[in-house]
Amino acid sequence: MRAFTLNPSRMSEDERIINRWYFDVCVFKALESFKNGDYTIFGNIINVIESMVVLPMDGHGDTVLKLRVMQFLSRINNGDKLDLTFEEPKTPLESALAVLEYLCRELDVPQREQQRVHNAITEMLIIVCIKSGEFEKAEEILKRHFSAAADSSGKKKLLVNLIRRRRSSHSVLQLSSYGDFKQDMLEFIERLYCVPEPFLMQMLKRAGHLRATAEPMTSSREGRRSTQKPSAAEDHGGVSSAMRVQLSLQSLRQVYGELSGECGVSVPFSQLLEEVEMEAQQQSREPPGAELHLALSETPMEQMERAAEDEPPAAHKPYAGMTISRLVMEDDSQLSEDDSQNNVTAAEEETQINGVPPDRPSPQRVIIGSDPESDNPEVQTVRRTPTDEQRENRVIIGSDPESDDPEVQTVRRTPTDKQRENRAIIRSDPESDDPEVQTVRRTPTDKQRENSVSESACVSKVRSAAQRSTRSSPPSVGDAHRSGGESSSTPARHLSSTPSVRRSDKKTHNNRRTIVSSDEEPEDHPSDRRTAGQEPHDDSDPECVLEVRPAVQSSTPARRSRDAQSDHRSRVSSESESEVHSTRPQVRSSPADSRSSTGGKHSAKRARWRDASGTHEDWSDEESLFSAASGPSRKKKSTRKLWTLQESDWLKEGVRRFGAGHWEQIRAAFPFTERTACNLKDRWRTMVKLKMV
DNA sequence: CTAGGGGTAACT
DNA sequence: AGTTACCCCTAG
Repeated sequence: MRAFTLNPSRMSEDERIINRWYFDVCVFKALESFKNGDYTIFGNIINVIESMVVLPMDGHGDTVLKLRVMQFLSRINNGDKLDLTFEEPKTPLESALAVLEYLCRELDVPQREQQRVHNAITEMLIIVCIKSGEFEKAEEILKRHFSAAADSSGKKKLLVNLIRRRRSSHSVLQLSSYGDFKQDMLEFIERLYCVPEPFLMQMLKRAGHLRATAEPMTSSREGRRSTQKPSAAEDHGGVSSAMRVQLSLQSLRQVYGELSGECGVSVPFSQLLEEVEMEAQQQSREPPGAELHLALSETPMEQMERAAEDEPPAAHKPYAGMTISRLVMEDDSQLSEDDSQNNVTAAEEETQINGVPPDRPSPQRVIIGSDPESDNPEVQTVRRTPTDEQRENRVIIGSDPESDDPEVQTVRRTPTDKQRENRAIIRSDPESDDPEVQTVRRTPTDKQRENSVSESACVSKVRSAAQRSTRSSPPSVGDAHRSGGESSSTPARHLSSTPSVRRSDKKTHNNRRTIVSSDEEPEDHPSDRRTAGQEPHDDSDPECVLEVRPAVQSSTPARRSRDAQSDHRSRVSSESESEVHSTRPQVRSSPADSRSSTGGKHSAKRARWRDASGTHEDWSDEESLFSAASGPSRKKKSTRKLWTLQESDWLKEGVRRFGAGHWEQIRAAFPFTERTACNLKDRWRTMVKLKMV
């Protein structure tokens, strides 16, 4: 560590900017991979992105939107795997629907386009289910999402027929591949939102010194820096090395001028120069190693330069050891998805989770220290100087090349892993407690869960390991939010960002097949389709800032505990929606559960949802209905939604951060969904009343 | 936008 | 029937 202290706020700010740069690159790369059909690489990048979510990050730009896009695509990417879940009861595609809703809301997608995509996903989901022999599930989904009025193409009849006859193979199912579906979804995303070229890449281009090698960069301005250290990025291949660049002061100045605004930097170049020189002088007097902390004092210009040098954003932190680029690029160890999940044994659990064969160094393992005290996923902090104990508290985030599953990356360990059911949930949305979905899922799933215990026990074990140490995680890409409710009250749950593995025997065979989709593009709304160039909200700058605050701000375990005790309902809902349970996952006795699973009530509720659907020529479902500011048909009083522990935590954190009364700010700062500022206010009122705060 | 009152579904 | 925890409405 440097002897002299630098402005912490500045450090923090710099860090956030840099993190965002890197984040942007990852998003860009992920999209590129997806586009190229390199789904394994895509998954790996998703892992990286997820790992980055815990980092302090500048919310400038469409950070949240990008996260949403990543969420969406990662769910789509895994949509043919019924045994994975991102949010507890949901299949990946159901999760995708939920994310779609957010996207549509955030981007103001035309209702028709929304419907089209929604239908495509739903249809694919049904097909996936049928092909997997999950006829009950398929039927449920079909009933729920497929309104009679929308069955213009007669698909419903066909699908119903298949379901009735329990036919998991039919020519119609082979019409198009799941891969096509993926690409269709990608196109939708691309029409919706054009991810701009990342700053770092722009800079590379503008500097015009792209290097393919991992040679240490040499700054013409001051060779000193370049020779100071073998950059931490040195062993980075792929993305990182591609970012190596040689800069001249002139080009730097030019680039700075062009891009500083973009990055929220207002410091004049000349001033930066002075600072840099000063910094350089100091560096020259300092022992090696000091450069590891450059970020603490870097000026924006330096940041850029350093970024150009491909120094990882977090290079000055203990987790700088994470070789992101390798993580991203390494796709050599992918197995079939089946293998990934079936082969996991207790002995190799960790290895596999981290995608690191025992005999290999573990370049893919990303270890990010997390603040065990932070129960707010978003307020998680990365420890910079981990002690041994702290290391124990790390979240191990590793790509899981074996599983080709971008989501199988974060593992949590809790003391109760054995009891834990073998699922881990990646939640992308706290709202996923849709009772209907849960109910639907329950039927076909229960058996699966039981069957999958042995297979995924190891996985959950590893997950639980991390869980034990990390109380929560930030909204992750793979899942945007892991629920933070895994308090002691629910020993057996986990909320890793890992999709849970629910595998039944038959699924093992069926799920992996490429699922076919019939024409998921009802060509009937051509007018609604955006042209590729359109970017409705390209420059939107979501107020929702991906902001991860330092640990000091994190809530305490004590608080969590208090929450667990006092907020019974919240806890319950939290469990029901995101976590799980226990040795008997299928048994849900909480009020929320009973509510959601009780036949009569459920039916009534479902009817209500349907009522709200209005008439569409396409399928309808509750999510699309509620999204996009919904049409006139939207019911005014939607189903009452219990507050989850995680949401409550966000709220608490928000109040702590912004103060009570700034509900809108709070709402924007956290990934609340279906919560208005007013809701937050009400909830806060309740919490105060309950002395939860 | 927020605060506060009131309504009410979902529970005991 | 009473309570709770949420949602909605309205005023400022």
